[in-house]
Amino acid sequence: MAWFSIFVIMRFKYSKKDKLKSKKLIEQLFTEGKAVTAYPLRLIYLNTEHEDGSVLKTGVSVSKRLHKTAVARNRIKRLLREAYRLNKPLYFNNSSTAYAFMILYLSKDGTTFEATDRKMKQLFQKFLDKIPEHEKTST
RNA sequence: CAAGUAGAUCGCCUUAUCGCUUUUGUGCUGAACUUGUUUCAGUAACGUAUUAAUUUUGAACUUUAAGUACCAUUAAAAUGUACUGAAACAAGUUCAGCACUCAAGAGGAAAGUCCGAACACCAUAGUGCAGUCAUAGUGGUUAACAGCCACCCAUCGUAAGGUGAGGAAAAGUGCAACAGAAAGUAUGUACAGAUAAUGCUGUAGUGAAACCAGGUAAACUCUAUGAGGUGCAAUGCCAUGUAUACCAAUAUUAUAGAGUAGCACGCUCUUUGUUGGAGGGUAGGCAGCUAAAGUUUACUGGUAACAGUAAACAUAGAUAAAUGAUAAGGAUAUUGACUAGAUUUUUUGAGGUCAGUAGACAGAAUUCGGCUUAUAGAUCUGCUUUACAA
Repeated sequence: MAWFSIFVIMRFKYSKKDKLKSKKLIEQLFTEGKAVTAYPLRLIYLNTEHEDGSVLKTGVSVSKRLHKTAVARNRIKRLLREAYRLNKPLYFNNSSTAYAFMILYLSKDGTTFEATDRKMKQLFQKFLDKIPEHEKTST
């Protein structure tokens, strides 16, 4: 029942506001951002401020070189988004520091939801370990 | 029944939980605007009732005694009127956020970007010559096409059908395996004939073809017809801001250079600094943006492509790019095992149960009509050949 009550409080949303859309910011992210890797995932992050007041803005990317067809790319991106959506409240629920994220998929092979989910958790744990203590306000 | 051939259709389904994009409506919160009411303050060369004073006459009525009602000037002037500002309240509109809610949400090829259009913007000063690209039987169809349909011809196939790179070889240039002396600025060998003589004439042999010949145009070429360019990242608007293309003034430099798709002629333009004016592009937002040569059905005309008429239907609009994830179940195909042993007949093995496996190619991006390519599997129809039966 405790497990259930957690779910009542948390909001597993990933709407337009939380997506990384600005071309400028993405460019800045790739040039100035730092990276954390949990193969086949890589998180590029940048401490920044968002105009609309949201805390996290996240994008997802798969290289066209590694996955040629649009269907394969879409499939992986959807899985990444889904994994991000479900894991975000577990790690960043109380965070107040604003970040821009970009999650890359590095492998040439396909994947499943289960594997992606597991890797996403590793990735976030790594990220939380890495960032300085004073910035960390989440539990 | 088997093999084949042509065409058409479909290309997983259901439920639950958590989400995404766009919409419908409701509620709440916030902001802006409009209207009304109330209160307060201010302004006014607005000014009423009323009060006080002055003038007591100009004008009107009844009457000739006066009266009635009004008016003039000055001062005060509550309330009021108009405008302005502020606050509160109410209503409405718009926008934003949040919550709930209604509805919808990838394809037959959405793909390749290969043709043809719609739509948008740019260019429009040419003429001659040369050149580039596309198309190519005949007729029809269409908004248009290199598409489609019909027919003719050629060719492949036993056939149903398939394919066509189907204009011109008497304008010119080139090319040609094998065989052959030789495939063209050639004339060998043998025999016969003619002649002053010969490389003259005929026959034989090779080959598809042996001389004023023929093949080849998926060789150049010629003929006929057509072709301005760039694509929704077009284009328009919004807010912000300034490089410098632009304009004006002023000082200064050159007759050469640049553009006009290749050349010639022709045409157009002109360097740098300062001051002033005006004002891009990118990124962001909004529009363009989905009702269109629409889809389905029926009938009519036409061999057909297609056209016409009538009825019904409302059907994605994202932008680092929504249409998903997870779980359970079902259907389908297939493999194995077990079962069943069905039937006019088959080298017999329909059907049932359990377990495993499989589901392809592929993701809208301004919109249509085509073509091309990829595609597991399923269904239906026409026809051909062979065999069997009647």
